[in-house]
Amino acid sequence: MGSGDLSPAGPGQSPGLPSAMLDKTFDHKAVEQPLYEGWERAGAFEAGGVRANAEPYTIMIPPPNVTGSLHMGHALTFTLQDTLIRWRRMQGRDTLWQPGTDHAGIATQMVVERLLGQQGTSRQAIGREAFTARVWEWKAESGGTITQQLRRLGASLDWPRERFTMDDGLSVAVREVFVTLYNQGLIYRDRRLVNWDPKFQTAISDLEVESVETAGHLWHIRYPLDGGGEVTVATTRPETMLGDTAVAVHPQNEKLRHLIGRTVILPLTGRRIPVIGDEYADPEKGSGAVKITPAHDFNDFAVGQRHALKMPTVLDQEARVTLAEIEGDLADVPGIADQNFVRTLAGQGREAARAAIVAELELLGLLQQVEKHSHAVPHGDRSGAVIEPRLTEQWYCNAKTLAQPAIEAVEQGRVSFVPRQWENTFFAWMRDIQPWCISRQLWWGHRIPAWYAPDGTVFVAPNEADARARAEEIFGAGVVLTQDPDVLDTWFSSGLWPFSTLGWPANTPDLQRYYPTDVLVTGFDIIFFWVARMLMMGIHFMGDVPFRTVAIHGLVRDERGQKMSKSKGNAIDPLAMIEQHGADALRMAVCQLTGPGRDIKLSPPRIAEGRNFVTKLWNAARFCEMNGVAPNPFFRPETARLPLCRWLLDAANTAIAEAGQALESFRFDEYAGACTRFTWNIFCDWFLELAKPTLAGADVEAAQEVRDTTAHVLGVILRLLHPAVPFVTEAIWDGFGYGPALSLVRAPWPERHAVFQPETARAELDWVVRFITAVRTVRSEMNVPPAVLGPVQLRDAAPETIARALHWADAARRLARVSEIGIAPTQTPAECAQLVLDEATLLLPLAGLIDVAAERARLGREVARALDDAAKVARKLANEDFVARAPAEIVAENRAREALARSEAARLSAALARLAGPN
RNA sequence: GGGCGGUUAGCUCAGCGGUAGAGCGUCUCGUUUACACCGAGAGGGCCGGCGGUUCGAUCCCGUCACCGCCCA
Repeated sequence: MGSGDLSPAGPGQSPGLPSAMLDKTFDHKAVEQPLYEGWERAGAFEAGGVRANAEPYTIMIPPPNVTGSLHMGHALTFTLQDTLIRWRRMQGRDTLWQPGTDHAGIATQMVVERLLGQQGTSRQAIGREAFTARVWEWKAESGGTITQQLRRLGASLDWPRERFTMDDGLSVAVREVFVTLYNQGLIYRDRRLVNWDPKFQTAISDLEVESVETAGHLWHIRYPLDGGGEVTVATTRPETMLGDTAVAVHPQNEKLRHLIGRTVILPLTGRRIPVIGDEYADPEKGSGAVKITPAHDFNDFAVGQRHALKMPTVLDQEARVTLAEIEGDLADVPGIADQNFVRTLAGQGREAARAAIVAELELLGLLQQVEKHSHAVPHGDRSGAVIEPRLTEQWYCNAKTLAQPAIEAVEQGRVSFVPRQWENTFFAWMRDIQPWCISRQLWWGHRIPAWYAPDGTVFVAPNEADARARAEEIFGAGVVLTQDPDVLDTWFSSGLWPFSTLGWPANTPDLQRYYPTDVLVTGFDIIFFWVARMLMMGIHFMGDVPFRTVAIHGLVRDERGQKMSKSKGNAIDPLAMIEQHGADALRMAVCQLTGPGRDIKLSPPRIAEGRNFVTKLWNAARFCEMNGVAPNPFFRPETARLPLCRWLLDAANTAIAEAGQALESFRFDEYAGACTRFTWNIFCDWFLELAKPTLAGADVEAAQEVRDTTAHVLGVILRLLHPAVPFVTEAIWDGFGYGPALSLVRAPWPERHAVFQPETARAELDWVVRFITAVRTVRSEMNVPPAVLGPVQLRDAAPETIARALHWADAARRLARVSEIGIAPTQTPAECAQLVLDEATLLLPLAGLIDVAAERARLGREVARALDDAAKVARKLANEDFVARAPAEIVAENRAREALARSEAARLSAALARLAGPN
């Protein structure tokens, strides 16, 4: 760094910092990794320590899937979380951002099974124990990918506290919760329909099922009635008719209700099934009669329960036809049913069975009609397989009971969503919550802590020894116990994350200190999966909500608004973006684009914009460095006397207030906007430009004040921006020696300082900016080449205006190409542009460069515009209702506006007259 | 079918009762020793349609249209 370096650490001691800021662009590749490693090594991200007595601020990471790698959705959510945590850390809070990953039952099992397949073996071949050992091995080798990628993003997580949902401690928590809920009657076993994934051969949750609108058919099938006649039913799934146990018609259906109580001879199987009356049968749909297959349809299951129907299963765990439960009922009925045909279906897949059944019905003349029909077909969101509702025995959690306190917590405001809108979505789902199926037929996950005696008696206990002790009381020593083979839904353990990571069930100091956490940041797609579950579990087991605020953000989409996905090929790889433009560029773009709860359309040009900002900041710092700007610990902003400095310090106060307010309300776009406006449009575009004459001038005292102010405000900018762009700000901070190396990460958040007479400074600089802009505009409109300097002459100017103009003459020369400033002669030069600025008229005599006719036309347009403005306001003021009813200040404002427009019009007319007059 | 959100400059989006804003893109000019990943200037909008409330509506209310998402 330059000679002004005050860094106690000395130049070059900050890792990765270039020895001098010579490059015109920030070299993120050279700087990011050493800075991050430096922070991490120094423990800069760790909670507690010297801040053990500060007010805590905690965010739990939504644990990414251990098989995952960083995608744009992660980049979005973790950038926002890091921005919040870095900001609060700078505010002096004891910040804990809890890192970790979840074990992702299905996904992880899939990954490892695929590896085994490549080695020519399989999960089944090596057995359960070897398989789980293999998964742990995989996790040790490859499970750290995403945590390394989070470091690339700059995420300031408290790494020594990293947790994994399958860790011993978290597993203890899972078992404790399971046993407790079981003992409270809130976990139980039940036999009901689940969403069965025939590919993975496990139950999955409602939330893991995606409806896909599919073009299919509606088959109208004649069901003969015992004793003559028939009833037609329509179905999208004819293969399930093997399991029909009733035909339902609506009890008020005039046309069909007479059939209730009669018997149908089910085609193909020959089973005799009743016609029942049930309101589920919609008279408007199809024929008005509907076949009921309780074991293979959720609605039919409910009908079956109401009417105590049998519920035979006809599709096995791989969704192939199985006859085991209907074999005894098979009968031959000429022209209707043929056992031999039905037996040929055994073992066939759904599609093949469907084709065979439709062909057979056609042959029998029982197929009345085939209609094209589009309907929603459930698919497993991970497997992509068509989900089969299947009747199985599973473990359930009584979500209804657990949901009630969670609903109340949100209703009472103990938890609030930002934006509030999402609370309605939350309520809608929670008030209609279904029993939560928590068992999964997988090997990777928390094994259900339930052991069965040979007669099926179940013992639920935190470990086998406890289960055995209780079993032996009943069955005597040596009883053989078998543990339930199933594991728990991954979300079961994720739901405990806010307290299991802090040591629960032990009542640790961490738990007392950091629970409840402050904010949960996540996308709306995860509200039910995870937010709801943490609320239920947190309230039940901790007696308090897990977080005070849920900040919901949108999803990342591509530039056309499509969801990013690998299969669509429209995904942007955040790591490639980091590589190309730097982590700061990506993070800045994310902040700029993140409005309140809306989806964000991210594309490479947006990230380039973030990169442009980083470059701008870098170059501003380079300029400061080249001009001997250095932090002065003795500088007091309150003592600044130059209007330019006071104006900047005042604007800095505004930026500090705006940035803080924006972050308080999770408005990352406004935060980025406030920082950008101040840095780029005020500090760079005006302050630095206006400061150049003083920096190069002979007034040493003034130059020093400008240097001190510049250093102070650059320090403010670096601190304001650090949460969004941590790398470039820390690099500059360290380079200038604002503190020891790597100290920005824990530097205090900027505060406002009193400024001496800010109004007069604002008035003066506001005038300077308008003066320069006005001259630039006229010159540009008149096509005056920038190389040509020209004088400005003042007419009708107040003494204060003349003084200001003379004082800022150097700046005007640089920024507005003004050669000299003087008083206008009585006789207006013939070739001269004129403009009105407040009370004064500015003359720009430019002989040979001004087209007088064009200038007359321009002034004419200006007069018309001013008169038009005045007339518009006058019309408003002529409205008596307006004057009588509008607030006085609004009326006064309009009066002033009218007067201003009239005086401007008058001055412009005078200018026009001078030009139009005899020359 | 039910619910939610959206419709503002060519594009992406802020604003949400008192004179329509930003970034990108476009056009013109510019290499004045921080920055061309830059600077200066300009053009560009019946704020989706129709009603209503109000002195005043892009903003509030109703309704319709179209586009998304979620749930049946």
